[in-house]
Amino acid sequence: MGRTPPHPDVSQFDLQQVLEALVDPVRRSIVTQLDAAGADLACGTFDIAVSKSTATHHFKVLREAGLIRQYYVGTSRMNALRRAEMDEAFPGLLDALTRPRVPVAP
Amino acid sequence: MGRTPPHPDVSQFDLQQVLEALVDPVRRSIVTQLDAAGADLACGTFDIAVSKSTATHHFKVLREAGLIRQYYVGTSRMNALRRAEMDEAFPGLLDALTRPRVPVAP
DNA sequence: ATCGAAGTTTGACGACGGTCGTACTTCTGT
DNA sequence: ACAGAAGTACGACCGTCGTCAAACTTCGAT
Repeated sequence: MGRTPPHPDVSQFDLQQVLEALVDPVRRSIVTQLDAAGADLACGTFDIAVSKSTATHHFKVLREAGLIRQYYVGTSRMNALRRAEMDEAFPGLLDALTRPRVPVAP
Repeated sequence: MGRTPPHPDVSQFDLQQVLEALVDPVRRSIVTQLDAAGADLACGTFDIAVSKSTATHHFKVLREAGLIRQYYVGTSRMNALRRAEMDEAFPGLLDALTRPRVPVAP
């Protein structure tokens, strides 16, 4: 199977594409889990309630938007959050989306 | 016609809803134009390439997400960006989305 | 009182995106 | 060599969303 899938360069990151990737709750959850873990995670280790084929689809969307980098380790596909590159392209965006909601004072 | 449409309170702002509002290019353009103007603008003064009925729909989505506040002045409906409240609920989000894309060094 | 300007409402249409099941591929371990 | 684990690819289905036109409402100006 595809050894290494195509990854966009930082200069090719597109805000519209990134937002379309992040607007889906499942995908945003993947990003959040990656961010919280602070480490690369295999596709199968995520806590998401969708089938494997759907999961594959979501990871592909995230990868093509530049949010994650994927590489194989055995039969497992590892996923790494491209934090630094996203911060370079869209400063503050990931921070704003991964930060837990601050309760508003009454 | 509806005197004053319903506006959500800051405590009711929902990230999912805000993202769904901002993912549409036309709506994000409206927010960007409001931010750049630094003033309230009537619906008709925006530079958007859609019909009036579609525009009405977009303004409604933005209002219900809490991104804008709407009020009538004569027959014109004015739109105000709820900057401070959005910043309180989701710090850095609007900044990240209204800031023009920083060119990446080669 | 009438007309036009500015939006709203409703209904319809079409495209896109999330979902799944099934079949397939690749690698690991035995 | 084989079986199983981990994903991927391919269709198909279906709901949602953006879009528009047409009819209507409200307000201001003439």
